[in-house]
Amino acid sequence: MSPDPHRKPGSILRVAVAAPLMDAFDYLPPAPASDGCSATPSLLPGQRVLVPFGQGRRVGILLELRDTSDQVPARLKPIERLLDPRPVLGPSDLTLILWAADYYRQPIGEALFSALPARLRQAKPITDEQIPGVSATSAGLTLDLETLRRAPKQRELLALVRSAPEGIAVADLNARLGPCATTLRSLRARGLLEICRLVPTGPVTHAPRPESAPGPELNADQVEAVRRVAAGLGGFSPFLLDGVTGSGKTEVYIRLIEAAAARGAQTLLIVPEIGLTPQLRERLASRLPDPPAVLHSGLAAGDRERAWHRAASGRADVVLGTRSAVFVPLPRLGLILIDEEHDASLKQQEGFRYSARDVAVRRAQLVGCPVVLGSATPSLETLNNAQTERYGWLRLPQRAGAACTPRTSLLDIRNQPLQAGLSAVLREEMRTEIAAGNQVLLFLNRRGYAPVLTCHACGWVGDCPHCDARLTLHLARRRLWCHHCGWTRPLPSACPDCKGTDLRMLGRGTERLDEELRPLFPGVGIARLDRDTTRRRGELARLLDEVRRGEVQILLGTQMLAKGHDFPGVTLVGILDLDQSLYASDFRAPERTAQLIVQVTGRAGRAERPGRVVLQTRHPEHPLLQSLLRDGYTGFATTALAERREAELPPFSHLALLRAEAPAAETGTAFLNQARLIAEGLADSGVQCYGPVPAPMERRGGRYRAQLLIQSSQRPRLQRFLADWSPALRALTRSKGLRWSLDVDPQDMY
DNA sequence: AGCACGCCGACT
DNA sequence: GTCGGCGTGCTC
Repeated sequence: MSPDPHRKPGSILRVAVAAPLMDAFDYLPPAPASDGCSATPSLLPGQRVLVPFGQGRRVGILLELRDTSDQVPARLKPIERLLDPRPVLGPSDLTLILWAADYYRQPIGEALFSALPARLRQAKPITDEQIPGVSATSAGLTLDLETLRRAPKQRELLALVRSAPEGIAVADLNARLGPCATTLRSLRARGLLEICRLVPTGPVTHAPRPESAPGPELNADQVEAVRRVAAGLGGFSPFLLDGVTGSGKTEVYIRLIEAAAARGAQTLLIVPEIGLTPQLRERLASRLPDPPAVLHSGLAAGDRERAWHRAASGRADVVLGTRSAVFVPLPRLGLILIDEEHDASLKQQEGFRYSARDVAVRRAQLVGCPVVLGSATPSLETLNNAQTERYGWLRLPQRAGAACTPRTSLLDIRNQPLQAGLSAVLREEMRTEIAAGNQVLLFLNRRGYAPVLTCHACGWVGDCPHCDARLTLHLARRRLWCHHCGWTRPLPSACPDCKGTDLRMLGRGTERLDEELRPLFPGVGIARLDRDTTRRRGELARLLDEVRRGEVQILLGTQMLAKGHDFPGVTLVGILDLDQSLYASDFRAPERTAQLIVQVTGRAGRAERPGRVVLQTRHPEHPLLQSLLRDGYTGFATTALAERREAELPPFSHLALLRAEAPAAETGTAFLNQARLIAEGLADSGVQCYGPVPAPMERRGGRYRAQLLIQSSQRPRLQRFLADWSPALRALTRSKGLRWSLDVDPQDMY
């Protein structure tokens, strides 16, 4: 530690390199250019730099300019060069990402680069700020449009291009006119258009698109919700938008986006899984002048990068994305919307484990803007924040339009004769609805044909050799499959142990339900929606379309059905087998189960026809089911929150989970025991340590897993503890095969 | 993450 | 004798 007193202020560059390292590194400014005449470009935090690092060189992000360094001056190297003329991350973006890296105890470089498109990890300049576009040639500019009256698509396209003197992006043409590659090609062949590269400037489209519809009239609750959030624009204000399924939350989002855009602000809209909500994108595109920039991992690298640039340059008014979009730089950010805020997939489960919802709230706080957490089944954390008035509580208790709330009833199936797992009562109700021209939805949260294959002679059971789990039988593929590690084997024709041929399939998954339903409902259209039937691209959309067109009367599937889709023709929902999730060990299991039931229930009776829900169970007296049916989700949540308070569980305490896994069971446990010893050495109390204990499924993918739980009644205390504990854990000598991770605010206790 | 250094097994 | 295995440690 010997800072040079003569060094001029701000000449130490703090740089985070693209490597999984917890600390940033100090560098010197670049050596002056040898020609001596080019002006030194300005160094700004958020710029990418190329730095010598170890043997080679790495891309890094300049974090700050300091006066001094903790390093001896001799060890400091100058950075090689700046990669961008302007910062790729603004000051508030940097603050947010550094906060997240610190809060979740993650390497700083990992966090920073998760906010950037993959290519910016490499030492390439952002050349592709240029986007492909077309402009009119002089022939195209002077042509009388009437000569194209027999080619209306060409005329429309050319008119649009002519209205943009510098040219127009191909992506914008597609967004405004639909796919138009063929039309473009014809116009180019006629010499009326030419390809050009555009440097993006300002929002692309200003005029509303001709077909943009005005949207439905809002009910009083929606009006009030929009009013309260819009009144908060320009400052930090968090809200829970607590709206029953079908209450028109999306319409509220759209009005808020318009209100934000009217003030020149960008809106960030985060959804749990973009693949499940293509309609949302369409709906936004049809209603807003500027189509949303869509960001998610399923996109091709090029599309994703263009969307990122549209967001980061401030051109896009709306950014629609999955959790990683929460870090995208947005220079005009003025509103954040989190849809389905209760959804577990908002929490990243590996690598950089962060909650997009919690990061979003922090981001709103940093930039000073409203954040709206929307759900029909709010997480207990968020509900508690609303009840204690930390968040504004916007309620939409009524379904929009004419739709009314479905009636739910429990059906005790003990001692009931079942066919295809359906009680006589449910079968009869199904027949009635189908005869009336309505649709039926059956929810069975288990895919495959049967969850167990066993030998009736010797008792052999098909277990996964790598996991503590049964192999699921997939009959169509004639294979046994492990749903936990992906291991698979051909379906045996005889028992592997005793060679007996009396193999029996126990239990029922969606594949079997599908097969067994057909003879029970001859001539009735049946569609199955699960991961197996929607694996192929476009297949989900095709099935949903069949349902929408009424070609299907019975729709069956797993929890894919519960997420966001509208099935206006469904008047009866059957929930077949939820009993095992009533007794799961995870303390969040009741919350998850209640959310699932309510979300599935919400699929029924979305249009004018009233809906009914039949929940089959062998535990009709179960308190969760009782409170859910009697008092609805809010009633259930109130009871559940009281239990959490009693048990000192979140949101009344704060958790961190240290997970360890290794090929040998002792390896992980030994590590966790060491970790516990360190924890006890640090313990300034206020922090409790539980474990180590084996994970609920101890062996998975050939590895033994165990965990150590840290609990504290106060978040700052937990944070202070983790700040000391995490570096100490990293300093432990690593034993062979050991993998460990620290999960702050864990969602799952596996 | 990469990459080098370092100390032990079977090979041209 | 050496090539290469991956355990350990470091990167301003």
